[in-house]
Amino acid sequence: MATVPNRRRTQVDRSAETRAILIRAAIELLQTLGFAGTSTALIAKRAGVTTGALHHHFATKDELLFGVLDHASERMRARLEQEKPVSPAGTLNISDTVRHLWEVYGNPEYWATWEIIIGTRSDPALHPRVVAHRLETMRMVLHPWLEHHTSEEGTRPEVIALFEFMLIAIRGLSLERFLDKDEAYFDRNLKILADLVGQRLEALAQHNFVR
Amino acid sequence: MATVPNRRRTQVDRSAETRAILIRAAIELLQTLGFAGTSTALIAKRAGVTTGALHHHFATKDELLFGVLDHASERMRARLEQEKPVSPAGTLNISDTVRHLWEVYGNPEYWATWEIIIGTRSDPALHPRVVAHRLETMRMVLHPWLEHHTSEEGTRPEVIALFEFMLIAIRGLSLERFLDKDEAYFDRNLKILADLVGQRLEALAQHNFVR
DNA sequence: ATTTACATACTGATCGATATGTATGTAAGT
DNA sequence: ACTTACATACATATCGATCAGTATGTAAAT
Repeated sequence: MATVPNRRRTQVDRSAETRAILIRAAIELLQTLGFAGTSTALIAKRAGVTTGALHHHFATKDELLFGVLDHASERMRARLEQEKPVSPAGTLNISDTVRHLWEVYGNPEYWATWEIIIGTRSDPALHPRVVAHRLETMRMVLHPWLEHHTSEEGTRPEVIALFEFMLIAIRGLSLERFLDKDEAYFDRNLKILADLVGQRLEALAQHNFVR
Repeated sequence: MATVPNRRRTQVDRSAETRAILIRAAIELLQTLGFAGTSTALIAKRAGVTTGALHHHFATKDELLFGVLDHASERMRARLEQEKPVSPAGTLNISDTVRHLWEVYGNPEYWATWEIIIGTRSDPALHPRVVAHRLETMRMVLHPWLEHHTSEEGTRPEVIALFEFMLIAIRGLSLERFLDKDEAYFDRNLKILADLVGQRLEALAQHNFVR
């Protein structure tokens, strides 16, 4: 019989694994049950540990929520970064970009973040910290990506604004998930978004050329 | 001293008033504290009655929530309807339309509806009923308005789709309220939306004319 | 190489607070 | 008189969190 590898885990490994399992369980519950339905008891149960273990790693539920925010932030960064600029230099394929942003920000997993933002807004102590975390993530993750992907166009502020608008629209679209819309509905509206922005980018480029 | 008018209210009046007060209190709490923070005790306290009175008018909390949905639906209908088509016949002022839709759907009061949609999604019995209520409202309130306001353009399905997209974008924008954005931020993105849609409508009209 | 001493990981019971909902009594209207 | 509208008091469940105790890993002492 083969010896079981790593039968004896180090303490840091045990900690890291359990924390990761708890965070994953919290994200899944936030995604499926929402903020109100995500109790510490359910999180612990889904993670396969007890509430005692949960509170050993995260003194308060709030701390666990920030663990979720950190995790989501890192995931977002990784997913955004993995996009290869497949299009020829200077030619921004807006349809692919919309699709990619939809996969990142329209993903149900990402919604856990908004569940926390919205769900904690009644907490005068917690909400400012959540908002600050959000801003920091945008500054460290999204803005660099934005600047990188609009540099070909000259980093015009209008283009940046257009990208931000795309994110807003995509987030609005993701809300429709809660109304059990089918895939065709999402495809149709993503196409509209791509068309609108594409048309606008063309106009901007033309105007820039004429000037 | 002047006699207090209506010192003796009828039963139906008492009922109607208390129900209205309770619904208004629930909407305010859903708007400020969110679904998780809106308890029956708080609703009753804010309404100035006891939980006993609340449960007399609404046997369960769910019933009260549907009362909120009904109220919001009616409010939406009234606000949409009050818009006078100020523009000359055939000329749709897209900027005003965006502004008007923002006032209706971007209104914090309206968010209470989404708070219910999102907050109850964990409830297998309640959520389908909420979704059904939503669809009914859209069918009875929004669609007639949409058809009325796009008839001048020939009720092209593409225009309808564009309007639906506008609502999606506006909803996405309303989420940013939870991140304490300033008014300029909303104005800027509403302008982008209006520009994008306006440009698209022009293109559609032109194409229609050529054809 | 064992043993000893300690740190860390985790269990399970339990706390006070708060959630929704119910039972019963009282005041107001018909 | 009877019904409806509300208040008061309470039942029951679940929330986040604490805590005493146990299991496991780690490092120093022998």
